[in-house]
Amino acid sequence: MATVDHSLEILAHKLDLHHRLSDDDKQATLHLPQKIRRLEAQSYVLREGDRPERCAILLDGFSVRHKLTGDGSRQILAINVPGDALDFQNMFLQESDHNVQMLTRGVVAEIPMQALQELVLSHSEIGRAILITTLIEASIFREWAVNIGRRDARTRIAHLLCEFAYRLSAQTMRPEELYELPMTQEQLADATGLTAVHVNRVLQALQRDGLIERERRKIRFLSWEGMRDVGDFNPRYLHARDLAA
Amino acid sequence: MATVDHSLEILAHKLDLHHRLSDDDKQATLHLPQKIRRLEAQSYVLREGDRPERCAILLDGFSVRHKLTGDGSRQILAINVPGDALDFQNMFLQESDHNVQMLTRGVVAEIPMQALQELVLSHSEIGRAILITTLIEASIFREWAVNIGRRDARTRIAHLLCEFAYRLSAQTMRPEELYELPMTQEQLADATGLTAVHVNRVLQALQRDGLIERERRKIRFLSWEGMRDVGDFNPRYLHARDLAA
DNA sequence: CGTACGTTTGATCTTTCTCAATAATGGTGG
DNA sequence: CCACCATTATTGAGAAAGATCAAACGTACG
Repeated sequence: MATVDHSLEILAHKLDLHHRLSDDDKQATLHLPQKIRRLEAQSYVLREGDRPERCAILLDGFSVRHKLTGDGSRQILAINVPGDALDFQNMFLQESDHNVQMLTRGVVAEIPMQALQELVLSHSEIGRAILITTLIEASIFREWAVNIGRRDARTRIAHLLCEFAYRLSAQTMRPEELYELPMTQEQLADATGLTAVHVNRVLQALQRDGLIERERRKIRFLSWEGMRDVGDFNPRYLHARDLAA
Repeated sequence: MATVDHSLEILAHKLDLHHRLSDDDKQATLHLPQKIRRLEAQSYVLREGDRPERCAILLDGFSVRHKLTGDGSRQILAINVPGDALDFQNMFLQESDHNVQMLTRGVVAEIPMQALQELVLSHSEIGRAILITTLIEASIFREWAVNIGRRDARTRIAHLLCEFAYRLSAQTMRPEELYELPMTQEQLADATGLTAVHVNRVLQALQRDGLIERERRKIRFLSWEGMRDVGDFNPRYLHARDLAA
């Protein structure tokens, strides 16, 4: 008799947060066929133009979604944390329109797209949960566009740091005051539409102003309220209240 | 006996494009209870923080999705064209995270959220079509973030003009060479993260370079390939190939 | 221990913004 | 139909945020 592998627990948990699932739904999720894969930092999970046959669930580590422009510059569009599905989209769309790349080394569970499609067909509540996940992701894309388009460098960086602090503590509902940013300053620049040099100067300014402390990539918020104000951060767009707590 | 109102035809058609619907699905869509409402230019369809009880379908005219920052500046996130559902999102999420505002005067059909929810529950293929619509919208948000974050002003404007030309002709698959832009230069600025003054200068430059002609808000492309290249425009992100043609 | 990568610093340059004034346009009431 | 008013478009001059270039400095890790 097959042993149940609990590596997909984190996915079932996340879906359950977005839309309450029955025990049957959860069991079906846990029993999806999967292959565990270890990935190096910088490796690609998915490339623009791909037509993937498997969907990766991020179990450990961090990845980003990004796109490249014609002249080769990069815009990071989202940061994925453990539990995120990296490619629900291609269950329904043919060609991937962006890249997914590991920020750190990490582990993913790869699920055959077809098995996932069958799961959604036979368990409508799971389809619902996926739709809600997708809607929240879209909301985050919108907030990022606002951040990049209409905020100055200082506000942009502070906003990103706030979002990260907030999302890392989805469970506790209290933003982390100390965390390790899994990105270089260059990646931070690609996420905010700035240059690495300018990101560096802004980080130093935030530190000089007593808002944060830094040690390597560790960020400590000295004042959550201060950072929230500087970053014009209102967590409504994360729709945490819509989670089935 | 009730007469069937065909104003929702455009919605059924769009959903059908995204995921082939059965006749029953289409009929059910057309029979949704609805109230036709005429809206003035600039009027709000939905505000951030609202918990709407009806979902508006845009039947005629143009609207935008936008958000305001703490210091009052505005980022336009998407342009809606007739047939677009302006608020599928709030079928599943409580609070709206952005505004929807009319660009021109127009007409919407308002459908009670609950009727829509029941439709989705009883017609799973419609739920699928809505999910696909949502995924394509999310892809467009991503491309906009790239546009705003990593392209210079000239490229940004050209890209937006290309997208508009392309989307206006979703049927023909050949971008319109002449169309009326339903936005002021200030709105164009809010969509591209620029200022109105700079948008004006860029438009003049595109005209001087023989790429476009303008007369009021009419835009004529003198060279589609030229504009496509200047605007770094690759329509993959619109996922037109995923449409059930 | 050296090497590659990431961070920091300084100087200079460019794009885009800001502010302000003028011109054109369209919609509205008379 | 016309004159008026509000909105939008255009122009110019000057300022500023952020980019670019180049070099030096740290530090993790093989």
